[in-house]
Amino acid sequence: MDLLKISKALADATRFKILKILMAKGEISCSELEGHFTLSQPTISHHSKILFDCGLIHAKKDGQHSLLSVNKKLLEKYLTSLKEELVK
Amino acid sequence: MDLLKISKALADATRFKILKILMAKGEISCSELEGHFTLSQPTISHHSKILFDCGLIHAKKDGQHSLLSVNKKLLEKYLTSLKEELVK
DNA sequence: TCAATATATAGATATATTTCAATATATCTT
DNA sequence: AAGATATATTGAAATATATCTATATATTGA
Repeated sequence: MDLLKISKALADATRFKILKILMAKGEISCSELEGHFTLSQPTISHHSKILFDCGLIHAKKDGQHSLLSVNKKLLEKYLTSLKEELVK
Repeated sequence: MDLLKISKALADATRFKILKILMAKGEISCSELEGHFTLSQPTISHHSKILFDCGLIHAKKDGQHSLLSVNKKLLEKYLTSLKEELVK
């Protein structure tokens, strides 16, 4: 787990919102995700990729769709590690 | 507390290291802090300012020195809020 | 096979960030 | 008062990031 990479991924309003939406909705397609933003499709794709690259989201191919969801295990691990690194 | 601003402040290797040093040492001057880096004095001053501006560090004037320390209350609050916003 | 839909990638532009050298300001010491 | 030390600010350069349009790729359905 790359703590810094995950921190950078989270330090952006759009990506933070993506995570929150995914946490609330469970598993949704890219197009459904795009519906929550006024940003363009490539921009949402770009941000999703950054979240995927640091491991924070899963992507499951389902036909022409990609179903995105949060990697809750890693998210928990990140929150725990952040606390351990800084506070303990 | 500005969650995004704090997240951005933490999402940098130098600033993360500054926080860790301050957590370990308690209260130290800027010059002592600089000793832990190969970066220039203005660069460390710049990063310290970003941490100060989001509230994560205190700065107490002591003669010609500025004594820096972590705002542990806010750091704890941040870690709690981050978890609440994302996980709950 | 062809058109439509979903997602990804490329390339360009605008903005933000990191860094340093130079300089300013404040305080201490002699 | 003058020199030394500590910190902050300015201005510039290099790099990174966010965003868009245009286009590519993949999949579905008629």
